[in-house]
Amino acid sequence: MNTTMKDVAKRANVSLSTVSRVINNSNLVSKDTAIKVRKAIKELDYQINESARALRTNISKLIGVIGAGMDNPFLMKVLKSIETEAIKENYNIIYGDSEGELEQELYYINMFQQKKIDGLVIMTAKFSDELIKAIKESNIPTVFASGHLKQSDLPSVTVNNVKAAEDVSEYLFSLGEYFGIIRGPYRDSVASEERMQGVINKYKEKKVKLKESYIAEGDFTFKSGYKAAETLINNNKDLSSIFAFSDQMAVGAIKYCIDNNIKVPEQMSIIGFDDIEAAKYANPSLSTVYQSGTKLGIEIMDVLLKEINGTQFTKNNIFIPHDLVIRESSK
Amino acid sequence: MNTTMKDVAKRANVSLSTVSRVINNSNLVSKDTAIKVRKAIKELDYQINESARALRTNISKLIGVIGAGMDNPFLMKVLKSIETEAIKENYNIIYGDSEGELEQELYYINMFQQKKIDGLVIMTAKFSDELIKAIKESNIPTVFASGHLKQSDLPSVTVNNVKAAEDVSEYLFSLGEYFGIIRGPYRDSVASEERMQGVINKYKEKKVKLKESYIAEGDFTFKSGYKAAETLINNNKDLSSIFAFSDQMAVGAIKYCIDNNIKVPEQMSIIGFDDIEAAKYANPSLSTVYQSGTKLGIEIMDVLLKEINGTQFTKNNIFIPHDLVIRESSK
DNA sequence: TGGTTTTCAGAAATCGTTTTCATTTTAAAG
DNA sequence: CTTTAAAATGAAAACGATTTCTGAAAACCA
Repeated sequence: MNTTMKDVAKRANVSLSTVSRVINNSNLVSKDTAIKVRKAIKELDYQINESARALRTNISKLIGVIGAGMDNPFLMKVLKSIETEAIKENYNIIYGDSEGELEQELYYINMFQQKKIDGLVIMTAKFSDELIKAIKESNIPTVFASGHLKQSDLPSVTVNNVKAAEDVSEYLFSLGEYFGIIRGPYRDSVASEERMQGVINKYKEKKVKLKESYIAEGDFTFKSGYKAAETLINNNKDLSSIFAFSDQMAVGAIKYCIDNNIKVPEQMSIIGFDDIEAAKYANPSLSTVYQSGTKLGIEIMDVLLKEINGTQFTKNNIFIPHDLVIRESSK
Repeated sequence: MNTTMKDVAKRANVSLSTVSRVINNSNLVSKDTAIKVRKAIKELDYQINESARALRTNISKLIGVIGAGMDNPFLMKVLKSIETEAIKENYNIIYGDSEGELEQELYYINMFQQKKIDGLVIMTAKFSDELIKAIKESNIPTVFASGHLKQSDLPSVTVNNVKAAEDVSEYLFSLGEYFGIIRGPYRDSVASEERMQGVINKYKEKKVKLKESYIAEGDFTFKSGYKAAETLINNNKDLSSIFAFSDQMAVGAIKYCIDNNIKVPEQMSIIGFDDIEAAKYANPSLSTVYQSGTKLGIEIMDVLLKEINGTQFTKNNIFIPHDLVIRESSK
């Protein structure tokens, strides 16, 4: 049998209400009784029952995160940062990996709703209409990470994917060559779509034709990067650099080159995205777009908490900074 | 205002109890009324309130996981597997990253207790006495991953660290050389301790003196692997291979070698532990000890669910298989 | 001093379920 | 048809907190 507030009340010779007030730091309780109560709490090693509290207050102190890909180190960094911020405000994180499946996403939203989560973070790649609809109907304060929403008024926090891709493109053009692209899943990944837009913008600006064959599809994994590089290189003999939309894919691409005696960066420059820890330790070390997962997490939680607390916030879409970092994999 | 069971009851013209029975698939309800009730549930889009249910039943359908290191891809794989298994039984995962700090661990245990979690998985490196004590006092069914507990009767699931390290040692000795070790934090990591034991066993068996200077300390990160390799190589001119207790440290070690014109594997063989995805795509690709994070997660949940359901289980310590996989980083 | 305000404490209702217990309805048996 | 057993339902009490409402005590003021 767990000790309850009732036990504490008895021990401290006060009423239930008073104990509750002490716990919630109400100022309607005198110093002396507060001390008495706190003493009783200590002595009995009382722990609040969050289920009961949640039932009564409709506040669960739970924040749901739906993501796709625990195998993505960058996302994990963001998740960790979210968790760190959450814990400061006494929230716990409840994480569900949807693997990018809509069905799973809806399932999680449903479960989370039943668990009465106070807020939701969406870190999946694609924002389908059904997903958005379910989120809106759920009425749970939500923040999107990994892409901006044109069609809706739900807030989002991400790197400026378009601009970042433009920066990379500009750099690659400055190397004097066309470049191939390893993008994310077709029409599915918002971030990928945005980055693609950046590439297209630059190709247009430079008045260079972006051939279909310059674009290969990956799914952000090592393996897909390896394969995509193979496709790109086989189909385009003129290619001398590749822009992969994730570091993992970039590392996969490097591996393909090395396996096939293509020197990086001498014969092929390769650029990634995210600047995960492993990028520094790759051989050759990876040029990439740095973005701070920590910062992203902090901003996400900032927006989310404001939503939860009903505070007004001005901008729906927040960008975090990025930076092109050149290492050994690009000449 | 959320729709409650009361609303459903009214709509279906039955009592509250009956609705509850239908939801919980009790067999004390007739087919016809069950259908009526289910219809009402659909029409009203009723969602159960888990806080209320948790309060009444003392079952939260929440499983807590305390881990150290979201930056460890292997742990993430395990976590993902745990999550996958948990969701099958309608549990959600609530994750806390303790960063290896006892204080944080205790804090999480406390929070989790208040949230009434049904089970706990410990994936931190060190099992301090305070930690064990807190867990036992909490009375929450618990499983340890990442190391076995000699001093307690709490169940654990891991790879056979001792045996795996012996296998690696045997292999490295077969290359005909002494080898250096990049271990985990001193006296803090159970897994590291166990692996160290395996190394010591083999050194003894081979009647070779294991010099202090052959051992360097890391913390499972790339950077620490890089630094440890530097220390080892500078202090021991005779070393021609290194056994790192994690793939990330091994990759860091490789990077150090390459940065310093030491050819891997020609001049230095390097072996890791875990076989994370990145190991395949490293340059040179990494020889390592394979263990299945997925399998580990499955076993963990199996044991945990048995504990939760009060089912008897025979063995306290469960080993999952491992396999030495030789790639390019060892000659 | 007496009246008024302020401060503090308690009683009881409430949140939305599950479950026990009592009761009604239906089915089976004679 | 009764009688009895079995099946289906409902009423009401819990679970453990928060909060409103009310009252008592203390403090303030003239």
